[in-house]
Amino acid sequence: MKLATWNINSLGVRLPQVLAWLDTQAQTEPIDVLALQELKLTDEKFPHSAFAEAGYQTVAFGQKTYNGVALVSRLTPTEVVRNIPGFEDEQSRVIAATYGDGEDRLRVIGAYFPNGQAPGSDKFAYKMRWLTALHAWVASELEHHPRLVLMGDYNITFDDADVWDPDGLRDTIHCTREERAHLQALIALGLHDAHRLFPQPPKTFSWWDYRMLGFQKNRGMRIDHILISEPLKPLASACVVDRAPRKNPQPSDHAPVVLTLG
DNA sequence: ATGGCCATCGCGGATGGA
Repeated sequence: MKLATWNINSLGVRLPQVLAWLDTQAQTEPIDVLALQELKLTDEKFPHSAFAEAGYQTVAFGQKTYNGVALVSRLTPTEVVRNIPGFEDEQSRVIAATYGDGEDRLRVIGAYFPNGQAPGSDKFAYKMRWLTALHAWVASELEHHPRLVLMGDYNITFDDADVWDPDGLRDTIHCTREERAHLQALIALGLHDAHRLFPQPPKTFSWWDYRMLGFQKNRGMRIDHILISEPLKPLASACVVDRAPRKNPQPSDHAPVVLTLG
């Protein structure tokens, strides 16, 4: 079983790349659930039929111009939740679904964490409120769904190893103590960073700035994560960043992260 | 060289991303 997350920075622009990538993956083992972020389109414009023709079901939670998340899957999604229950939010950032049933069912939460702009800004304060609400909700989700995956664009690095220039970027957005404390609070719920369960090449990142030849110089950050609950940990067999789509013409600035279970 | 890109909306240039 393969799960993946990818911020595609406009599905309107990148739909052909997403379909091509799913095809490429299927040549070895198909992706079972793909979480997408930054759709940048409304639900009326979501290309359900294009995914259906490729053999995937979809649930989407979009909005005009900004944000927007979706889950693309081979199995039928149930118990679909959009955004964090009880947390008033005009921005579409979270979609959750259950796949399978009984004890083997898998709960998947796809999320586009707020950027936060800069410490001290209003957007940073929103990011902190959002993270607090997410933590409480994920805690309750874990009570009902022992097999849980929380994946998406977190817009937070775990530590210096996730940053191309940790000294130059110290305490800047994605790298502050406050953001990292929230990320560790999620880990403290009993989740594991799938990436760190395996040996990884040094300077493995998931996002590179479009400017400054960021990708070519590997000036990036690891801000896209797949967190898995305790019962899933023994099933995890690989977690990789697939840099290939970042080399496409007109690429997203993010690369997909892929987790293999079993 | 302390800025360089890209998408959206909409038709110039602001806003947001990270």
